[in-house]
Amino acid sequence: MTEISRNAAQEGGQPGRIGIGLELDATHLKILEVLRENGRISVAALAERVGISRANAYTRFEALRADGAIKRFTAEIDHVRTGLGITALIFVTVRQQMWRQFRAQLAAMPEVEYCAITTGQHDAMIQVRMADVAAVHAMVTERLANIPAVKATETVFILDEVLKRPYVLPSDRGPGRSPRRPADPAAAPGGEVPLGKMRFVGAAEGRAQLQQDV
Amino acid sequence: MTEISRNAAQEGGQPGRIGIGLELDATHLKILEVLRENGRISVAALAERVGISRANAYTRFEALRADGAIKRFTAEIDHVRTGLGITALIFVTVRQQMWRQFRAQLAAMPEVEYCAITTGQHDAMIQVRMADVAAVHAMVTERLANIPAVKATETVFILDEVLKRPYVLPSDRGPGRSPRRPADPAAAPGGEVPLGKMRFVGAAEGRAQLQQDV
DNA sequence: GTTGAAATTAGTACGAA
DNA sequence: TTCGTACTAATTTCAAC
Repeated sequence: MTEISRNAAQEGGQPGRIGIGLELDATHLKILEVLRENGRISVAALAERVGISRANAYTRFEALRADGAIKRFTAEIDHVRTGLGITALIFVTVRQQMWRQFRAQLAAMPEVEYCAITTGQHDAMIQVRMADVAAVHAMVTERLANIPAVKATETVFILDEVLKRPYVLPSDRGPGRSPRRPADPAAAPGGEVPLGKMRFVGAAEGRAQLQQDV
Repeated sequence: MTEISRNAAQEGGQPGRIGIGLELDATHLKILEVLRENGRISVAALAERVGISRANAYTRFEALRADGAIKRFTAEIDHVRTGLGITALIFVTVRQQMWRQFRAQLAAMPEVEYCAITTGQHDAMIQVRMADVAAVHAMVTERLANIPAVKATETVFILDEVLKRPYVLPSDRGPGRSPRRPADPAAAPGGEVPLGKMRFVGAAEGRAQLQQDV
């Protein structure tokens, strides 16, 4: 199993869940489009905006939820108002064989909003929201650096969040484009993935650990 | 105005909006905590979970919305289900004096889920969701590279999203800690921001442009 | 998959503490 | 401010088509 295919499989939810539960049609995508802008809309109003009956809307809404296509509903807040107006990205190099510990420590850090394992120069990217710059510094030097699994960190501040969409959909690129296909079929002639043309940054030492540890 | 203070001011919403509209108390934060997990909860159920009356819950709920502390409600979806299971980060170096154009072009890219201006080696970070690796390649080489404002890019793939919280709150770190204060007051003795101790990556050439262009 | 009517629940307005 | 209650409007459910 390659790293990327593994990612695709486990992002779905429970381990072992491989099959595609629900085949999403254009109506499902339209529902997701509306829900993206207004997650609290009533199902009745949703039905009207999508152009289907209420009963149909209830059925599909429930199906999307039950299938896991919709994970949950949430709010979007203004972090300045809540006093956490400073956002930082922390790129982390993780020590070999310590991925499990690294993940466990992350769960105990409520100030972390997002963490992703990445290819490239670093192993993971963490996004944190803090009250001020000093708090970011304290977090990196006192909490992150004390984790044995963390070998090195590199901190970058976010000056402005230009764009923040709740999620993107295949239908965003225009109607009629089928999912699970590249935007431009000519980009990968013969079905070959043009990884060689992609510009990767140099891999960190011990990259192969991913296949055994993650 | 420094870069960071500028960020804090404009993240709030409309330009010129500086003052703190609503002073959030513990009850407001508790409401945001519940809404983070279940954005579709009824105000009646919200009132019960927070421990206040329905009328009070309606008042506070509406205040949070009107004030802008709650920007909007949305859903969280499974990108694999929608056929966009590949996530990539693209670090962009932007040409001087072309920030405005760069921002304009971004708005016309629906596949971009997130874009932030950052300090450090690069100028911006873009997160995209795609059907496959080839589509990411096509997007970077055919669409991003064609923007004159884009001087260089560096692409990194996300292998796994370990953590994804809708948002973090000051109350997450435990009750009794007041907002707008560093986690550890001893971290910045005398109120001095310890920027000198923070490990920054080398700044890209033309960094000063930010103050005039952004 | 759709429509319509019943039951339930949500949202509003008001006076009192 | 916050609470409790009564009133109005809307939503969800369930039935038949």
